[in-house]
Formats: sequence, C-alpha cells, structure tokens
Amino acid sequence: MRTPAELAALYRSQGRKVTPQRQCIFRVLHGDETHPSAEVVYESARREMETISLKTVYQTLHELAELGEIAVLDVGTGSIRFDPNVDTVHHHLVCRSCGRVRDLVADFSGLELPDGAGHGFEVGAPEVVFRGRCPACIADADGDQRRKQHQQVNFDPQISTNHQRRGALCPS
Amino acid sequence: MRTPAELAALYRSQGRKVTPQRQCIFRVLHGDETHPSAEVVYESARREMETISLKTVYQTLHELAELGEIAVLDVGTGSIRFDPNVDTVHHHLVCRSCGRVRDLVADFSGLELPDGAGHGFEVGAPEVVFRGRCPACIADADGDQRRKQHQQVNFDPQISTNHQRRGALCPS
DNA sequence: TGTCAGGTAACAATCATTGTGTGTTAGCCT
DNA sequence: AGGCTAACACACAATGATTGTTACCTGACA
Ligand SMILES: [Mn+2]
Ligand SMILES: [Mn+2]
Ligand SMILES: [Zn+2]
Ligand SMILES: [Zn+2]
Repeated sequence: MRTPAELAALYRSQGRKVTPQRQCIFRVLHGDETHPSAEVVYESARREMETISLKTVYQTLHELAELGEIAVLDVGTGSIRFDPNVDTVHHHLVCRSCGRVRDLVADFSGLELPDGAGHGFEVGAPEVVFRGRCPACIADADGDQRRKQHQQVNFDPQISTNHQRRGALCPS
Repeated sequence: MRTPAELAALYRSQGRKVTPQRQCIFRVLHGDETHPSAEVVYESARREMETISLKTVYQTLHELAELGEIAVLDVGTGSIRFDPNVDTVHHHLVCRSCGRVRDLVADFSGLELPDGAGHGFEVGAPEVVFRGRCPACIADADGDQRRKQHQQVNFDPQISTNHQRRGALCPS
C-alpha cells in the first residue's frame, strides 16, 4: 500500500474525506507485516485514538481493499487477515497453533495446470500456503496453557481458544 | 476414504458402533468428489434417512477426519468442505462465484522454501489453490439473478446470497 | 459557514458451527 | 435374549466474526 500521505491524496482525489480515523488506520497498516485481523487493527488504532469504532475499522479496511491498497487474506485462521503488501508477489506461511502469518517471498506463478486438469476452469495465479509451526510456537514446546495466554491476544484468538470455526485460505 | 464396508469394520475394530446414520454418511461420502459442506452432506443423507440430524452429521464428519478417512478443507468459501479423497496428492480449483471445488491432481510437493524464507518455520507440504470461475459460471455469463438461483443450493449458499461474511471469498 | 460524508453508539442479525440436556433407540457383548 | 451404554434425536442456546440499522453527532472541505 501507499504511504499514509499518498493515501490521503488518493482519498481526496476520489472525493472521499480524509478523516482522522482513516488516517489513523493508514498509519497502523503502513509497514505492518503481521497480516492483522480487523480486530487487531482495531486494537492498534485504539491506542492512538480511543474513540475509534470497530465498525469504522471494518469499513475502512474494505474500502482499502476495494481500492487495491491492501489484500484480503483468508488462510483459515478463523478471521480474515489484511495484507498491506500488494506490491510484491508472495505467498504465506501459516502457524497452525497461533495463527501467525508470515510472508514467503517466492514467485510460484510458474505453476501451471497440467493439461486437461482444471478443464474449463478459468484461473489466475496460484495461491500457495505452507502450514506449520512458527518459531515462537516451536519454542513454546510446553503445555498449551502458556501458549494460550501468550499468543491468543495478538493473532487469532479462536485458534487457541476454540477450534477453527469457518474461515479459509485465500491469499492473492 | 475406504469403502463403507471397510469403514464399518474399522469402526467396529475401534469399539465404535456402526449405526445406520454413520453408514448412511459413509455411503454419501463415498465417491463424492464435490467437496461437500456439512450442510450438503446433511441434505444428501436426509434423502436416505429422513430423521438424521445435522448434529450427527457434524460429529461423524469430524470423527472421520480424526481417523484420517477424510480431509477437512477450508478454501474460503464460507463453510468447511470435506474431502474423501485422501489417497491422492492433489490440490484444488475453487470457483469464486459459486464455491465449487474441483480436484487438481498435481504434485507440487517439490515446492521448496527458498533459503532463509520461512526462517524457523516448520512446515509441511504446500497447499496450492487456484481461484477462478468454473465452467458452469462461465456459461452463466448473464446477470447474477440466474446464477443465484441456479447454484446457490448446491455449493456454498452464502457465496451467492450474501456478500462475503467472515471466511469467504477474496478478490484478486 | 453550511452541507453532507462519515463517525459513533447501541443495537440486532447473520450463519456455520458447537454445546447442552433430556429422553429414546439400538449396537454389541455376554 | 437381555442389558449396558454409546449414539441419536430433539430442542434448544451459545459462539464469534462480521454486517446491518437507526439515530444522532462532528468535522472535512468547498
Ligand atoms: Mn503477505
Ligand atoms: Mn480434493
Ligand atoms: Zn505460532
Ligand atoms: Zn462456479
């Protein structure tokens, strides 16, 4: 995504108002490589602006997605994740225990459908997801207790607390 | 997955009861290549057994998943899909408009993480998803009206009926 | 300075999925 | 065949991410 300043200009050029809430979200997202969920963006934004509402966060995230400034990922962690990195072709590593998502900068667009496979399907570039355990979760080789308390807050709450609900993979 | 008969034997050998409901679900799943959701399995099962409950379907599906007889897929269509094909390495084509999932028999397990990428991550085989439009949806090049009525029932209701809600489709 | 997009609050609704409790059925072992 | 008990049905409520709604402000910008 562009810088907060550039986004402000873009918004103005489109007749959208550059509100402090939106700017706050621009700042929060800028440079964030953690693939935050809406809830996480909300929490970050709140640190800067106490009164911002979750609704506004969702709205703005979807606006940015429509503008192509961020990508919407669904990698099956239970909540949708947002990715400000739309300029580099990349894929994702997903931690099964804590839901952390890390970029995997590799271009697998060379993957082709074998002849006759995907008969009639019109598809774009492949999305590749590697699932496993992140370094933090590997270190936490002990009980689930600590892991729950430790990581629940920052990534996908329901991965540790509940099972998975609905959700899926869907990078781009 | 194994045949219904083999599954019955397996269940018995594990001290699990071979109930008509379970057998019904075995039959429904056997040879199904549509990657049905729990709801779809439920509807199919109901045709054979009026009184079967959705709860039982969910339970049995998860049992089968634990036994490794079916795979649990979350490809971002809004509901979890179940895949009886666990014996062939394959990936998936996913239709963005109707949620249809088709097998893509190709072995991409050769994909390796570039050195240094995924630093510290322990991962397994990559999951590859190609998103696009299925032949049926391509044919339905007309308005959304017909597509809604036409495909809503058989795949992922909420893909056509609602926008995306929480684990759903990603534009690209 | 006025206008209206956009924000907030306070809700309710959505939907796939899981949980609960109770009463009933029926598989399977002896 | 009989009994034990897992499984099931039924009828719910609850979950949790996300969206919708309505009414009422506030502040961005022309
Ligand atoms: Mn990314
Ligand atoms: Mn499959
Ligand atoms: Zn982790
Ligand atoms: Zn389709």
